[in-house]
Amino acid sequence: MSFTSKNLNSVQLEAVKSKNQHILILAGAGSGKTRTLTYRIAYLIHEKNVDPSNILAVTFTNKAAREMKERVEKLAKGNLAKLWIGTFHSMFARLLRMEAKALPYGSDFTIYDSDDQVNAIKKVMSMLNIPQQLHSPKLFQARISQAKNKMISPDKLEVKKDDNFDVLLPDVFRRYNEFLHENNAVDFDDLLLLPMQLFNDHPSILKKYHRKFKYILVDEYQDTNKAQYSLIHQLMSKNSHICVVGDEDQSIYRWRGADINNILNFNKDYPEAKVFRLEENYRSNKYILNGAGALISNNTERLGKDLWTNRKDGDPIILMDAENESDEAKKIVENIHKEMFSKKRSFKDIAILYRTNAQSRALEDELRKNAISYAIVSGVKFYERKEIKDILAYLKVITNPRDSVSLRRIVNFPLRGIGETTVGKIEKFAEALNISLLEGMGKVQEVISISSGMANRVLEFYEMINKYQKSSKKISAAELTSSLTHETGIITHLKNEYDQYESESRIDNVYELFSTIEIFSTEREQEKKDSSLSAFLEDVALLSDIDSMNTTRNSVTMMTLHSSKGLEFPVIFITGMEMGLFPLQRNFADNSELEEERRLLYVGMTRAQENLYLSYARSRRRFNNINYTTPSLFLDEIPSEFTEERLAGSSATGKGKSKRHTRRKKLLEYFHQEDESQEEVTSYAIGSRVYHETFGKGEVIGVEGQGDKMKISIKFEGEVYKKLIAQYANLTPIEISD
DNA sequence: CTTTATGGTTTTTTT
DNA sequence: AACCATAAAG
Repeated sequence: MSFTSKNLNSVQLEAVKSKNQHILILAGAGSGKTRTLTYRIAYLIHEKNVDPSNILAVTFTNKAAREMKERVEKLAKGNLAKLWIGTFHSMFARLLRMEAKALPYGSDFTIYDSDDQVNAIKKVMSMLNIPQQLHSPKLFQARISQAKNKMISPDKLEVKKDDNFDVLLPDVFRRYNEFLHENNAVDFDDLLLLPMQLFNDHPSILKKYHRKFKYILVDEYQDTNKAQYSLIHQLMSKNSHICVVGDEDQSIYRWRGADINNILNFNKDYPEAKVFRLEENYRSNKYILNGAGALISNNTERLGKDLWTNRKDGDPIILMDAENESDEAKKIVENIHKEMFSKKRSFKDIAILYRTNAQSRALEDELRKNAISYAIVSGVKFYERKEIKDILAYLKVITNPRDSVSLRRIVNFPLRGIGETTVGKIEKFAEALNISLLEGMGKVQEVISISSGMANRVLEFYEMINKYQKSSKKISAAELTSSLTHETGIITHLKNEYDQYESESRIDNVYELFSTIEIFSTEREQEKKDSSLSAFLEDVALLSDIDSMNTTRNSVTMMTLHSSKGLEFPVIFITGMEMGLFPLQRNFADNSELEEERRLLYVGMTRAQENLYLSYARSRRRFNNINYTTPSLFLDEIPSEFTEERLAGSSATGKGKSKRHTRRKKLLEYFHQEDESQEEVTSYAIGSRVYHETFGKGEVIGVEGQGDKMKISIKFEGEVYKKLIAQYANLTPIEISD
């Protein structure tokens, strides 16, 4: 049998077999938490005869869900088609489509990605006459998403009355929601909020799911936000069982609304819950584990735990310095070679992690030069490439004719002579008739101000969309996409628009999309699941970076520290260990944010099994200028007994150098400089008046950022809005009496 | 009205 | 690389 001490340690086994209704598993990095969760699901099905359809298991990524499902299948040997396992977003998107009748949305609603969301905001801003130069649409999008994560409605937003942005926010928020509704579209956050609304409005539906989900299991519970927390809470009935797994030290998504209190207060929600602690680490060697442990002990917002390992010593953590980012890349390549020759490792054993995606560039160049095969976990993501997004926009319009954001994207792509002005006219017309933009295009001949020549072009486009809407019910999704791409001239466009090399690569991407759709539909058909175009679009919208990671190719993996959560590799390189980069500049000031950065490094370090390298560069090019850097304060927090320094200055490799003190000093200097630079800059009060050489007199209506990054929004005379960088703008304050 | 060329700006992390 | 604003040409 699988459920014995052969496969699990005693605590794991106890947790797997626990009869308690509510279970909290506090599990350190590498302690086998996913394994425990997987075995528990299998145990429930195989030993306790729980029907898979009564289980809801929520994971953090689709990849994790896929792997967990495969493992449960092997252990439980049952038919798991009815097991609900997936991410919050994909599970509840599925639920929403099933219950669409009770919703004010059609079942073919579109899920807007962040790009679509920003476009929607832009539209809303123009409707409300808010110039984009005044406030960035992205900022509205971020703030609205934050509010939704915290379940704050537009009316309940806390706004600063003297801040122009804050004053506008509730209106933008409200109109944005209305806009989504008109477009039969939802954003990521709605996928969590709408089910709650649905359950509130239809108690019978909630009852149905209360009966259905007798067992709820949640992985990575420390990274759930308020909406996710409440949703799970709502789904729990008196008789249902909940089992959550998490580690407060690995909470790295607080900026996205994750609330660490969800896990810290689990016992308050379920006082009779049984708590299991998994503290034996099976992944990393002693140096790595203890180094990471020492680092994280600097955090105050934690429960605290002692991870231990039975493993032999192994190699210490290697600290490396470099001249600049390309030197850093070179040293990493050197060490990759060393790892391969002396330890017989292959590319796939190695991962390089960084704080920001932009850092991958220098590394890529060097790896390519050395013919090291590498795979980036979504730098420029496949589904975010222009050629792919354009085709997806066609598909979105075909499945959801009310989606005006996608419609606007494709109406003049490839160019067919239908410009902004014409679309604007049709839009006004459609609004007056209370019909969708696409329907308006069908009646374009009724718009007086549009010439018949123009109207014909619009009609031709409209007819084409119409044709594909009809044929979407007959031909396969892949066929439709291929025929559409050729008929619209997208392929020809790609051939002509770019140089040969780029054309080829873009066209390759398009063909890859065709085959992805093909594979998707055949797989779904085999599983007797929804293989429609809208199912495909949903799948794509909810894909996470890590989901598309290719594990079959033998290559070095490169990704952000965030993406690395839940993974493990024999060899890990963590790059850019510099003040301002890791931790990031903007996360210095606030201690909680600094602690989150520290947790992020902790997550990165604990991905390593055998060898861990931490590197920093003395100078680094960022935003096209060279910055001289100071090593990260986190390096100071890893005791030298766990590290070995390979510094360019010092000869060879010595253990536990006494450079610590100077480094600490440097650090203090750094902070000191920071403080000073912030004090020196004049502050600009909102409402105060200033004078600018070119633009004349104006009123300050917004300030963002600090120090040399401070940007000032100003309303100059004659309704001219500008956003200027304080440092360069050379503004002169004017007395108010003026 | 629409298209095209040009230059500036943008990035922290992501479902 | 993608997206904007702007200006000038068709």
